[in-house]
Amino acid sequence: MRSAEFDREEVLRSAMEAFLAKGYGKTSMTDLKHATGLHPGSIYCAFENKRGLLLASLEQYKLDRSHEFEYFFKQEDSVLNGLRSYLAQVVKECDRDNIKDCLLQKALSELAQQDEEVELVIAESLGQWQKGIEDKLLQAQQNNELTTDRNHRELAQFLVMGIYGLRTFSHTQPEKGVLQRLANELFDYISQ
Amino acid sequence: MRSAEFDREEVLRSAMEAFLAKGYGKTSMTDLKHATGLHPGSIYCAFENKRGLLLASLEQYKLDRSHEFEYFFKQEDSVLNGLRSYLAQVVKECDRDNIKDCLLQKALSELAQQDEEVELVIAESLGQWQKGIEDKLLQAQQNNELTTDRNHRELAQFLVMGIYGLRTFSHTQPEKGVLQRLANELFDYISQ
DNA sequence: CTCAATCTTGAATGTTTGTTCAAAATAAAC
DNA sequence: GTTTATTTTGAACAAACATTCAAGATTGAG
Repeated sequence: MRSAEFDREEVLRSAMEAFLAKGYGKTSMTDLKHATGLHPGSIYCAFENKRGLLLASLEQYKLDRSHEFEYFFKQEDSVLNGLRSYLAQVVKECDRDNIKDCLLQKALSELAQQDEEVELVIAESLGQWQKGIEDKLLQAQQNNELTTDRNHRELAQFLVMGIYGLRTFSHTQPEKGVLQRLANELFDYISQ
Repeated sequence: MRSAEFDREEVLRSAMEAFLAKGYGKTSMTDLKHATGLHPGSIYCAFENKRGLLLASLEQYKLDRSHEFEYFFKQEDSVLNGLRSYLAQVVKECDRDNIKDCLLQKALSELAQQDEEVELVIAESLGQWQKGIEDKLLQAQQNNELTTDRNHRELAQFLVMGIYGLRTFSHTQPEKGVLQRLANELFDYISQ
């Protein structure tokens, strides 16, 4: 018997970074070897192949971001404040020099129409994220934090669309002031 | 002397389709040969290399979409109606089975941080598009079609963000009803 | 300490890639 | 019709790619 030497989550987070930096297709096994510290054979032993490593990375990414998401709401005294600080975090990510992207969104853009299974897995994860926002908005309505009677599901869809758009927008116009204002507009639209 | 046998715009539109279907990286020269009907040598003679073909395709795409954009406003009796039918067109594109994407947005997602020059060219084109929307909104304000006193530039930024987001959203939730409602919400937000 | 099971290593493999180039084909000029 | 300039053709090339695998290293059990 012998146990694996590497830490799975660490490896997956390194792989995420590599995929985010170059995209799935342009990230070579050599890149992944350098990023993770694992030799090709080990990667194939642990994740089947490059695509398997992507799938595992996407799953880990979803988990990480989901925990982070919940954390914003635990930190704040109201749902709306949680949402506000979550949006501030998105703006902060968009303001980075190198990697502005969300791995799910980037991989979806690259692999939609290329790999149906990956596309489905990503759509599922993004759907869960949307559901998370939906739940928060429902909760806010029940707390009377939201005066609007608009459907919380439709509000969540609009917000999700806005965040997708904000991430893309940041590639063409990265000034933080503009991004923050757009995020504020989104927040105001939701919270009425 | 001898003139080229192929029609440049036709070739570029075929190349666009290929790049849209597979993304730049995954579109091989063989794919491009089949799509355009040009042999590798001819492509290299006319466009320098694969990247040159992409740049030329992006330029042609910008021109085509820009003309299309203006057409919507010439067809309608008011700026706001022009905007409405333009948004309907975006929804229609998002509703397609195969290719939902805007080439500029897709290529930007793939090549940001990979090819600075291409990134710049794309950002420039998208900036011109945004400026076009900005001008329409200013015009609408001058026509008293818009009662809001909100800055037309900021409104344009919000709308552009929304359209980026709508295109991404359509990959995860392609039901036309939802997309149309989101587009309507965007329109209402702009037109007050 | 020994053995067996498993993981790690990295060179080798067969594809596929973008690109080149010399020969063939073609169109215009005279 | 001949010439000349240019394009078209597609085979050939080296580089890069994901993947495999057999040998070596390491771990834990008995």
